[in-house]
Amino acid sequence: MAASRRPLAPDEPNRRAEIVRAASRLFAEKGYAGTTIRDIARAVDMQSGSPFYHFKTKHDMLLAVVLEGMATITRAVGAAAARAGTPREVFEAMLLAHLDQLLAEDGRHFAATLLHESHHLEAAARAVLIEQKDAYEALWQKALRELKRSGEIDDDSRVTRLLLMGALNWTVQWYRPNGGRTVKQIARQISGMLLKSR
Amino acid sequence: MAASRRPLAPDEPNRRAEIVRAASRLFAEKGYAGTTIRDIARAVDMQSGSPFYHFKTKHDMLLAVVLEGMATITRAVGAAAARAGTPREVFEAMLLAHLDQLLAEDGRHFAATLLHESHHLEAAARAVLIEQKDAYEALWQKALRELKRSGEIDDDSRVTRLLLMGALNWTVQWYRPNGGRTVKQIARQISGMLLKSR
DNA sequence: CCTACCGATCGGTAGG
DNA sequence: CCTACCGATCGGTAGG
Repeated sequence: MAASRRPLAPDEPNRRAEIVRAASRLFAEKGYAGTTIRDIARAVDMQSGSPFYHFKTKHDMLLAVVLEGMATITRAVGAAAARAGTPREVFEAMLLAHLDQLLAEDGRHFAATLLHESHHLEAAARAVLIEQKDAYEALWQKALRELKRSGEIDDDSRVTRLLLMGALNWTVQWYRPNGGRTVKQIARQISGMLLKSR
Repeated sequence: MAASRRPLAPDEPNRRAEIVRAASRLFAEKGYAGTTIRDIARAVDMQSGSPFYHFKTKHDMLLAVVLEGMATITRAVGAAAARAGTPREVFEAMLLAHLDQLLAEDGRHFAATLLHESHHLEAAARAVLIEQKDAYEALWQKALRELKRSGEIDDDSRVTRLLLMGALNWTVQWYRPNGGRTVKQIARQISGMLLKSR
């Protein structure tokens, strides 16, 4: 099914954002190397050379997707981390925010690209990403520290954080909307598994 | 650095196995689509067309890697699941076996390809793999059932199993040998996180 | 942003 | 398993 051929609007803004969005979906579905510029162009109803009017290289498109994914999830989880409440309430809000970004219709292709295609970035771009990732993970390390202080976990080490990230990020592989469980139920189940008291 | 040019041994067996091994490493490092037949040929010191003497298509190479990865981990974890002991002892042996296959020098490229590149398989091949994966996951579901019966976990549902698999499989992303923790320590930490009593 | 194109590279094959 | 090659496709560009 071809995309609907809408009238060309030469000065239409946000064509760049459309490209990034389409690229996120294609990178998530077929991988970075498995996606061609022509795939992306077709998805936004352009000719094959035209995406290069907006991006110098294919790598730059990947970087744009990955940085937008990182920024979005950091904003959402950061807001949850900053809200008032007990360590447990804050933690559960963070779980929900993280899973929402990973699994909801809007952001899931950005997240999947971030999780699975980042290794295709060149060294310089990867360094930028790692900086952002460290800042993001610091939010979680702090939340774990608070949970330990309030006695709801025994171990707030780096390995605990990584195991938690694994349980969370792996949901991308198996979660299907309309699959029985809501995102909220999964968040609750994780906190139930991890935290001691009730 | 070119691979050492050893004398050609035309009737040497196991060239096929060498190809599978090299492919597993390259698929793990650069992805399926990012790896060329020429990369694989070079890695085993062949000419670019020669891998096709052993495999009909590139997809067949991927399938061989993925099935070998699946068979190996199933054998290792199956052996652990069949050993004598309390549910907890059995579970911990399974954790160790799974992590060993994922992280040890031998199998980790097979495992990484299995986890991250399987979606490049065609439908028929994917169906074969899914069958094997279901059998593998049944081992874990049974172990969780036993743990619930002995009162060491509250919830032995499918979601618990998937969250556990996530924590385990995500280690591929961050574990580095000589990185401070041994595989055994990580296995213990997971069981400590998940199980109630001590 | 399109047209028209380039050099490079890709998976795969015929014939030996 | 090598030699020699094919058609298709790729990322990217010049010029408008």
